[in-house]
Amino acid sequence: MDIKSEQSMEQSILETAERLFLEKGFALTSTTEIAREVGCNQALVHYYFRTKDNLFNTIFEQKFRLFFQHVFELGNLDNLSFTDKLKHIIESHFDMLKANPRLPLLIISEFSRRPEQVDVLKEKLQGIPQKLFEKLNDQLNTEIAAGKIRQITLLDLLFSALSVNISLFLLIPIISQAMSINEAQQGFLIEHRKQEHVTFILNSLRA
Amino acid sequence: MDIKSEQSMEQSILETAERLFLEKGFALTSTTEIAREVGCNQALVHYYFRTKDNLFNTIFEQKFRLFFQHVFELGNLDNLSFTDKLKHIIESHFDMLKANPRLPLLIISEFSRRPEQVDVLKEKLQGIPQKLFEKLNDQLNTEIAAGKIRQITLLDLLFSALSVNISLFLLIPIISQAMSINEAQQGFLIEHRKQEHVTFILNSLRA
DNA sequence: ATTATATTTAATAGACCTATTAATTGAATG
DNA sequence: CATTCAATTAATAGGTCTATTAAATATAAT
Repeated sequence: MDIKSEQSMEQSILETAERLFLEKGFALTSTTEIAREVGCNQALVHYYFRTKDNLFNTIFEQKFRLFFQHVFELGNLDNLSFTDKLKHIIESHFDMLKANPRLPLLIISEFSRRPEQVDVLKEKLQGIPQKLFEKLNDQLNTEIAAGKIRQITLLDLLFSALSVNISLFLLIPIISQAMSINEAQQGFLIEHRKQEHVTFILNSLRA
Repeated sequence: MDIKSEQSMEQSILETAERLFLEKGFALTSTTEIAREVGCNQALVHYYFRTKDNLFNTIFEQKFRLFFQHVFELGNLDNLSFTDKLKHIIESHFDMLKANPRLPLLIISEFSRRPEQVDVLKEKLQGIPQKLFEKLNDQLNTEIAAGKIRQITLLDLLFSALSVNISLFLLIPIISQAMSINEAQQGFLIEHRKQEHVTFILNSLRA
């Protein structure tokens, strides 16, 4: 509402909309409110994005990428052991969620509201994970064959790992409120859980 | 909309409202729609519950109980080992979610919308978990002291256990859509994950 | 300076929503 | 049968929301 004169109105609208959609979800955020927070006329929101749906989809697509692709875009950690790679995946996924704590709820709520949206995004995301996934899968199977890791599929493993991460950030608002803990304590809790998640997953893999 | 003549209108409204709130959330469900589905006048919804908030809270409070108390209402499994109790908790929590798959999203969304609501319910739920929790806690510490289970707090353990359960049901709509799996396959996936969750948690506890 | 183009605003149509009020129907009771 | 109370409906006030339209303003280009 202040330094916004620097950037374009379109950009301001986008950023404010993103913040509000993440805070309150699609249904409870109105284009009227977005405009009010930006400090512009409500019609301007529709001038740039025509419909509220358009605006939301623009933001959502990018957020969706962030949410799902992250796991598979782990640079080249080629020389790491499977266990170290897994540790890295869990931690970097955790850090991404820590930086975007409201992301899981937005993704899950939106897909619950419009399941058909999954298909649209499935296409756009195709062809990326395949190779990295297979590589990781081979490495896991080698470890299993060597008796170092218990019998488990990569999908099951990743699902469990990412589940605990996601649930933490979904439940933290409730937990914090219920336990009346302050900002700082919440920070400690989060860091503690990060360690715990790694320990937890790695420990569960032992043959 | 048919056999409803048997039960009272008030009950019909409550049940329909529950279904719609679970399907679409608070914001996207209108008293108009509830009345339409029940087959009564919209004013009747307000006649019995005065406000939409009242109606929602009535339902929500009961659902909240279901969601949180379950863990602590495990009858008397006194003679079971800690591991067996834990297995029972995970499985019975899982079964509750399987019977109420949309519950987690409702709870989490609602607390995100109105954080102050946590306090209201915190009071109402007080005094129940304490004893069972402490008993379980003692048992865990005994196991740890005996070197049978790694160092971990009961809270951390329960949080991890319930996290994977919750995430599964939150993510299943997305997964099913993305992987284009049918009803039956989804059933298999759920049962498979139930086993996996137990294995997973118990395995992660080994010293 | 003028014209074209892009940005922004004011105004409003049209839909829907919550909540209330007053009137109507129905059932039970004296 | 008349009366009373509960259940139900019709009607509507008052609000907000999305989206559009036409007018106003700013920006740039000739």
